[in-house]
Amino acid sequence: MPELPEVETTRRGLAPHLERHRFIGAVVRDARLRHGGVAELASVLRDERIARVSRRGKYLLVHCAHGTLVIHLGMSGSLRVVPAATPPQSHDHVDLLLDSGLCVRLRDPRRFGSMFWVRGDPAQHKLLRDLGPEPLSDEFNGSTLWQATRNRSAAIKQVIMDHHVVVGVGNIYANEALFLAGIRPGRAARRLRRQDCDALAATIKQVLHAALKVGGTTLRNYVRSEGSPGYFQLELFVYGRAGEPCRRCETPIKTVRMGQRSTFYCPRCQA
DNA sequence: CGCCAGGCCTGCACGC
DNA sequence: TGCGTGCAGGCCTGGC
Repeated sequence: MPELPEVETTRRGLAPHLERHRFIGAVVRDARLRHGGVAELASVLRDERIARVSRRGKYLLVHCAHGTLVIHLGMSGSLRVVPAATPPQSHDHVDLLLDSGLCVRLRDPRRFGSMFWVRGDPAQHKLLRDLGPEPLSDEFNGSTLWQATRNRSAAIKQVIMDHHVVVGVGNIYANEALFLAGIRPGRAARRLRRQDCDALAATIKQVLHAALKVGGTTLRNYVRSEGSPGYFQLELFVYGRAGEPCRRCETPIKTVRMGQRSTFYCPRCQA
């Protein structure tokens, strides 16, 4: 599933194909994505000049002359740039046609993703307006994490995955960042000390940076968010390693369900 | 064949 | 009353 580093890698891959180009239409083979709004793209994108491609959390924003195309890849979505004449494969739901003869093709087997047009300021859209700071920005640090955790009795893992607190921290990197910071995922957020918050903000940035570095190396004109990006090439310390020895102390990694999500930690390294 | 994975929105229940 | 918070359901299909 695309985590923030994969989405950012996708953004960087898309940008040179889109910026200063035009959408000349869209082919919608299956409009059943999340939040609706897909069907109208065929008419909306008939002639739209593209200014730039940005990202907010895991949302990709394609800023055009008369509005913004918002794309979320959900769990199984991927985008690639191919000649428009390339035969679609199964789950290739939407083609965004470009004046270059290429198209941006969305594949999303599980259809948890979304793609819709926003008129006006996308930052005010209801799906975007309440998002917290970007994890890799200066606005997210030990101090902001400290403030955000003061009144929260919820587990710290759930709090760092709360998009009101910080965006783009998915399950895998939440587990990894907590391990690197030496913090148990189930600890009540308000029980973190200031130095815990400093450490955790730092390790969140660290794991995302590391994944971004790996993800950025394999990109060509094909923009992917599946297959072998990011975390598959990183050595994971805890995620998916239940029962296996901790890479630091060899204690078997434990797993529990938290908020309906698989959670992994080392009972010795994480207090 | 059945279950699980997972992002994340949505609706509901609860306490202040 | 209203808000912040926490919890659970729902959306899907490939892969085990």
